[in-house]
Amino acid sequence: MENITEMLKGVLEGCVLEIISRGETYGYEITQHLRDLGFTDVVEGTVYTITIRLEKNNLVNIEKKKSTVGPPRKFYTLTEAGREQLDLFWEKWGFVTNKLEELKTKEMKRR
Amino acid sequence: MENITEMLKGVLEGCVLEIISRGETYGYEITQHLRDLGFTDVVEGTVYTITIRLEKNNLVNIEKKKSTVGPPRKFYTLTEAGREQLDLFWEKWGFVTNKLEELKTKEMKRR
DNA sequence: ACTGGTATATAGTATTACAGAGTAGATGCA
DNA sequence: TGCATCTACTCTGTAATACTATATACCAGT
Repeated sequence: MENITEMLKGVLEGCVLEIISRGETYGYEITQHLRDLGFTDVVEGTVYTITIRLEKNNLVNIEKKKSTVGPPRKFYTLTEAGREQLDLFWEKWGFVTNKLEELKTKEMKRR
Repeated sequence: MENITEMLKGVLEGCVLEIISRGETYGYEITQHLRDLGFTDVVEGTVYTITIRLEKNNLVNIEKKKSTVGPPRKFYTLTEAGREQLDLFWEKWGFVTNKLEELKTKEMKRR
């Protein structure tokens, strides 16, 4: 899908939180997951800025581990605040999708 | 709903297109519609920047009409390109919502 | 030594919604 | 007349975010 960049704003961070919540993972792997999901144009730099942001906001714990196939990986897990943020994300997402569905299907109130 | 600003990026423009597609309307009224929909924090300035953008991209036609209750209104209707853009918007939106739903509900492929 | 895959890091840019304020027309009321 | 109150468009600046492009580094196989 082309040019969904703007639509991903405020969404990608939630996706990353969700992916981390499924189990300890690291930046490069998160990127792969997102690409597998269908967001094929997401690049490592984007995910990196997101993980840095999560880190700054204390939404993730970090553990550095060696890899046998490359440089060391920074593994992330959610903090309690991260889990709350994730819940909040899905709540907001539900709200927005409801409203959009409503807009798409319902008659418009004429004023 | 609080702080959904970022999530609205790339979405609001589509909403405005959809609203215009339902019939000739103007900036102030579009703002009211969005607020009625539930996006209560949307302000006129935001809608203004969107309509200006639509105008620049030739997605809307403009007709100025006098009002009996205030200054003249700028009425918008979709151009052919605008209608195409709207279709594209819903297509993108469908794609993103599908992917998010998938992420939310499905098991994660472990690599 | 070279190449390719893995992996983190960073500077700069474009897009977009929002905050906040201004301008202006019409109406109603004191 | 003067003032407040809607209505309605306009404008400037700012913050947040994803992307581009690049750099750095580690390891394995040839």
